[in-house]
Amino acid sequence: MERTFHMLLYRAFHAQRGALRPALGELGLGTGQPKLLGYLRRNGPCGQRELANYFEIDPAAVCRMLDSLQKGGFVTRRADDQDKRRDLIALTPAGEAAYEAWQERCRDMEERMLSDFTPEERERFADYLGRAYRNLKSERGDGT
Amino acid sequence: MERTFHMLLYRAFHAQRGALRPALGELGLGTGQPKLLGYLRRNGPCGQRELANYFEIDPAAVCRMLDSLQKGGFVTRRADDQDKRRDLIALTPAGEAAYEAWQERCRDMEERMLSDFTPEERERFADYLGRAYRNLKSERGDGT
DNA sequence: AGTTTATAATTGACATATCAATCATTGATA
DNA sequence: TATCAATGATTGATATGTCAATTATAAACT
Repeated sequence: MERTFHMLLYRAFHAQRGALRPALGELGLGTGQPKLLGYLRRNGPCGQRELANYFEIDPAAVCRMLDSLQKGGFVTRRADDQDKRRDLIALTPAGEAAYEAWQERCRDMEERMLSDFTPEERERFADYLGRAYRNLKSERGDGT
Repeated sequence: MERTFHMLLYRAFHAQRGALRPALGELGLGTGQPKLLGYLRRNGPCGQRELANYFEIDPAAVCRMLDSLQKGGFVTRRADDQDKRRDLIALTPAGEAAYEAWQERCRDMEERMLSDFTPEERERFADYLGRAYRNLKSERGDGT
């Protein structure tokens, strides 16, 4: 087996995604959708561009995930009066409930993933992941 | 920002994938293809099922990635005489060269990602990622 | 031997992610 | 004001990954 960080990170991420897949199926959500619900939950209604910028993904992906979320009744899209190009995306009660349930499933998964980690190790792991992210993110200039 | 391990892992993985994208473009490889080349490099020719099992991905994905790799001249597919269902996948010299170049780019990326990590922190980070992976993997029975 | 079961590869369909291009609207400039 | 550039959303194309179904061959069993 390969011991590069690239593969270690891939395998951990891949296993996590697999562990959460049953939850997604039960909730009727796609892989990338919960994070959008979470952002809306924490920050209130916003435009699609804001979601794309925050998560550093393509606006096209956001658009399609919202199509799906809207069809499932988890969010609403309405035009912004100030700027008719913008859609204001808002959570529905069903969207809130789905996100709460999702968080519960995430906590369960995390507990299994970190079952043999001490509190200090958990702290350090979170720190390392955050630093790894920031080190790579800053490559793109950070002030782009 | 959310501080769940789920999001921390997602963001680190996502940033890593973004950092390696230019290398993929230059080498003419897709995101998931280098790991297949790596396995073939380390283990010699094998069937598609073996790749799918090892990386825990769907045989359909392997099949399509190999279509692409074959078209690019990175691997060859020939029928196995012992078992006519099987294709034996083998690296071409171009495939080997592409993988070497890929590894070089991965090392560069890792160095940036871990630039402010001490050797001890790198050790621990690798350990944590491996344990997180194994803890989730074992959910599926491990002896399935 | 002949039927059944299992396995290897493939194809179709859908979600996510990326890139490129388009459309409508807004803002800035001449 | 009229034009041009910038922005928000969308659609099309392609790659990865998942699930379901199909085809061909192999292995097991009666």
